[in-house]
Amino acid sequence: MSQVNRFLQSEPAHQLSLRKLAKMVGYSPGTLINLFGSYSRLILAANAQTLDQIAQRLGDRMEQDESAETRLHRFAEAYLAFAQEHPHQWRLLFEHHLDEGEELPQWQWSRIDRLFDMIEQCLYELNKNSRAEDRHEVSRTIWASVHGICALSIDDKLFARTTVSAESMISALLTHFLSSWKQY
Amino acid sequence: MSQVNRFLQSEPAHQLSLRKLAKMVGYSPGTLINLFGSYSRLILAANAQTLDQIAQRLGDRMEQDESAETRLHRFAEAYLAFAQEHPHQWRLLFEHHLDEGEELPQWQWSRIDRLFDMIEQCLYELNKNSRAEDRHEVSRTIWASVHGICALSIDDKLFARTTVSAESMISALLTHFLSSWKQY
DNA sequence: TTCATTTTTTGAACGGTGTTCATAATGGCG
DNA sequence: CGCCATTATGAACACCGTTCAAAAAATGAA
Repeated sequence: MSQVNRFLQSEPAHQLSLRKLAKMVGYSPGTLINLFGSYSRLILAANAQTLDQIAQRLGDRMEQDESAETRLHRFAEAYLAFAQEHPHQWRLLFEHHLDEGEELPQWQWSRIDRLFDMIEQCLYELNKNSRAEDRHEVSRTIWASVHGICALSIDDKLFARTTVSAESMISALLTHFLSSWKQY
Repeated sequence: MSQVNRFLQSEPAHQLSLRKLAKMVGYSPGTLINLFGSYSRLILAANAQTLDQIAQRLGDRMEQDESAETRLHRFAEAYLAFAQEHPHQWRLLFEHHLDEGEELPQWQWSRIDRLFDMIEQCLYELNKNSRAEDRHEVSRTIWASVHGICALSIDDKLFARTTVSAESMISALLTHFLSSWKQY
C-alpha cells in the first residue's frame, strides 16, 4: 500500500480518502476495509512503512565513524531532512491517533527501540559515567526536542520575525545541551 | 463559542462536528457557517480562545520575581500543565492547519509575540552579552523543544520502557541547555 | 401601527466521507 | 464438472461540511 505515501508526496493527508485510494489501486472501498479492518488501520500500515523509511535513513547516517556528538548532529539533520522532504507523510505519522484499538505491531516497537539505542550509544560515548536510565531518558528528551523543532518548522508555527532555520536551531540545541550534559 | 472548548474537555476533536455543535448551541449548521465563514474558521476562533487561556496562564506564572532561570522553568511547567489538563483542546490548537485561506488575526500574533518577549527577557537576564537575534532564535528553539516534549508526552509516543515524566525531561532540557548557553 | 426593507436564520439538497453486509464472483481441488 | 471456501463487490446507511433560495425576524420610515 505504498500508493498511500505516493499520494502524500503531493497532497495533504486530509485530502486522502478511502474511496480515492480504492479508485487508485483498482479495488472497491469495501475490499480495502475488510483487508485492513478499518481506514484507520490502513493508515497505520502506511505509517509503519514511513517509519521504516525513516529508520533506514537514520541508520545509514549513523554508520559513519565520526565522533559521537557529530553523529547525533547527523542523526537530527537526517530526521529534519525527511520531515522537510515529505511533510504530509511525516505529519500523518504523528498526527494519526490510533483509536482505542490495537497497539502498533511490536516489530515496529523494536525498530524504534533500535533507533533510540543508537542515540543512547552516542550518549554513552559522550559520558561513560552516565547511568543507563539517564541515557534512556535523555535520548527521549533530545529526540522529542528535535521533533518539536521539526514539527513547528514544517508547519511554519515558529512565529519568528525573520525566518529562522530549523537546522541552526537543532544544531544549537544539541551543542548546548550536550556540552552541559556530557560533564555530568 | 466557548462550547467548542467545553466539548473538547471530554471528547477528542475528531468527534466534534459542525452539526453536533449547532445542536449544542441551538443554531442551524448553516447559521454557524455564514457566521464564521467555514467550519475551519470556527475552529480557528476556538483556537484563538485557547491561546488566550494559555497566554494568560503563562503570563501569571511570569510575574513572580524569581530568577530568570526558574522563571523559564515555571513557564515551561505551566505550558505542560495546560497540555496535560486539556489535551484535546491543546492538540487541536496545533494540529489544525489553516487551509490556504486567511492568516490568523494579528492581535493573536502580537499576543504570541508578547509571550516570546518574556522568554527573551529571561534570556537577556541570563546572558546580557547575547545578541538580540540570538535570543530571538533561542527563544524559539527552547519553546519548540518544550513543545515537542509536551506533544509526544500527551500522545504517549515517547516509546519509553519505563514511563518517564515529561516534567523531568523539560527540567533537564532547560537546565543543561541554559547552563551552556548562558556562558555564550 | 403599518408597511417596506434589510438582516438573520433556516432547512432541504448536494456531493463527499467511512462502514456494513448480503450477494456475487473467483479460486482451488477432489 | 461440481463443490466449497475465499475474496470482492456495490448498494445502503448514517454522518460530514457546504450552498442557497426561501422564510422569519428585526429595523426604520411614514
